[in-house]
Amino acid sequence: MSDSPCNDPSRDRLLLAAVEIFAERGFRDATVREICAKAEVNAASVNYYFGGKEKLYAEALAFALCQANQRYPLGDALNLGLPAEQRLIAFIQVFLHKLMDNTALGHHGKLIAREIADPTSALDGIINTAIAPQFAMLKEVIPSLVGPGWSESDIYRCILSIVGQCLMYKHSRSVVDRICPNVIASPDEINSTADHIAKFSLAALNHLRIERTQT
Amino acid sequence: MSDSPCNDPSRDRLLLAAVEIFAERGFRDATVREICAKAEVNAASVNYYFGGKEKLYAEALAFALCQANQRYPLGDALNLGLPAEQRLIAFIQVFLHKLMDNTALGHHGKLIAREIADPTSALDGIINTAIAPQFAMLKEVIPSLVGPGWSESDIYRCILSIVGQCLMYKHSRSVVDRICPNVIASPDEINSTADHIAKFSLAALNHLRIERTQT
DNA sequence: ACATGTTTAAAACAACTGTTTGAAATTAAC
DNA sequence: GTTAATTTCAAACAGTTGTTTTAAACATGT
Repeated sequence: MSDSPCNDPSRDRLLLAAVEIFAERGFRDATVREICAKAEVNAASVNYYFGGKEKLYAEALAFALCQANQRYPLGDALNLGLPAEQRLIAFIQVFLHKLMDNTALGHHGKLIAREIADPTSALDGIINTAIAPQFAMLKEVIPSLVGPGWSESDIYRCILSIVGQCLMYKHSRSVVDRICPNVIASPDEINSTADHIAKFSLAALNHLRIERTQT
Repeated sequence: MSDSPCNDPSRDRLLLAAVEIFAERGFRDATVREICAKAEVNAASVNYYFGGKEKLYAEALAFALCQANQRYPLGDALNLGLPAEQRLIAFIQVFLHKLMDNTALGHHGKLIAREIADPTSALDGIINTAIAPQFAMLKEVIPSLVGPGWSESDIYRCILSIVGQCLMYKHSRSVVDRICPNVIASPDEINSTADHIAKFSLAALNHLRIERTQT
């Protein structure tokens, strides 16, 4: 249902407006009146179509997530036939570009960032659907790059080091925009940033492998 | 004024309660009534002592920041007499431990994370006071590690890669707690995480230097 | 055309929220 | 002890908010 708009123009407009306003303002600050004004429907529509503000939020979140994953599929990162290094590079490219998407779709990232920062009951679903698969993929890939003999916690630390670099540009966007906006100022710069993260990460992982081999 | 409590018990209790409730709930969701209940003062006190909710927020933020920096001074990271590598390690240690502080002081990090995610007029002040000095310090240190010839943007990307790794454990704490809580489950694990981030980052920077030297 | 179901709308409702008000209580100064 | 200043309080205020209510308007089916 929430993965594609049904033939219901009012409901659709409401859902799209909700994604945007919830992303901008968060759940609490977003008002039903503002969302309805943006969607050009009456305030009663929220209860009519979604049963209330909370359910609207849950559906907006699920919808945004689904749209984002369709536009930015993991693709090569999931291809077992490719070397681990290429899979990691592919992941970083997709992930960062998804985070940096500033079209209407970009609201999804803000919505998820808010959910992560202030979890509602929806977070567990998001983790299962969107985040755990990424971690699982990275958990396949990282041992191939860093070599055997690392604890599970160390593998996770490597994963978090990579993911954390990408999320920096989304979660702390306000800081990046004030201190060094050039690093993500254009598509070329975003590509350079993705390249940098890939290089930085591969270098680190490679070094950890060598270091472990020598001990 | 806001860097140390004045001799005014009601005002102090109010400020401390505000730090906590604003950290937990954010500005909008935190109510004056809840803060005053926690502080055991009357709701009119907010206007009496601080002139209103917004000013209370601004002072709570400034106070929390000041307290955090006093407890976690940059110390060795600022010591020009130490090698760059050691300075970077010191920075990562201090920064991560500050972020992972789960005493009452830990509210500061949540407050700042919220401000970064949803900037108010206070953000610029915070950047000047707390974030820009860190970036300036790292901007001194990184070129010594990565070698000459890198663009300013590349230096910033390195800085963001390091800071982003640390912030992962704070900004995405809800995810870490659900997927791999062990990595920061105890003081020892936090130390291991700080060591990991330092190793990961130094390895990457070292590799970038070698790579640039060979081209 | 009529009956039924769905959608839309405006108004009302009940609760919440930061702020103000006026006065009592407390403290400080002489 | 008296006066003045400060602090605290409960109630009121004005605005906001999600939800409900009721009925009109619209769409569908026969």
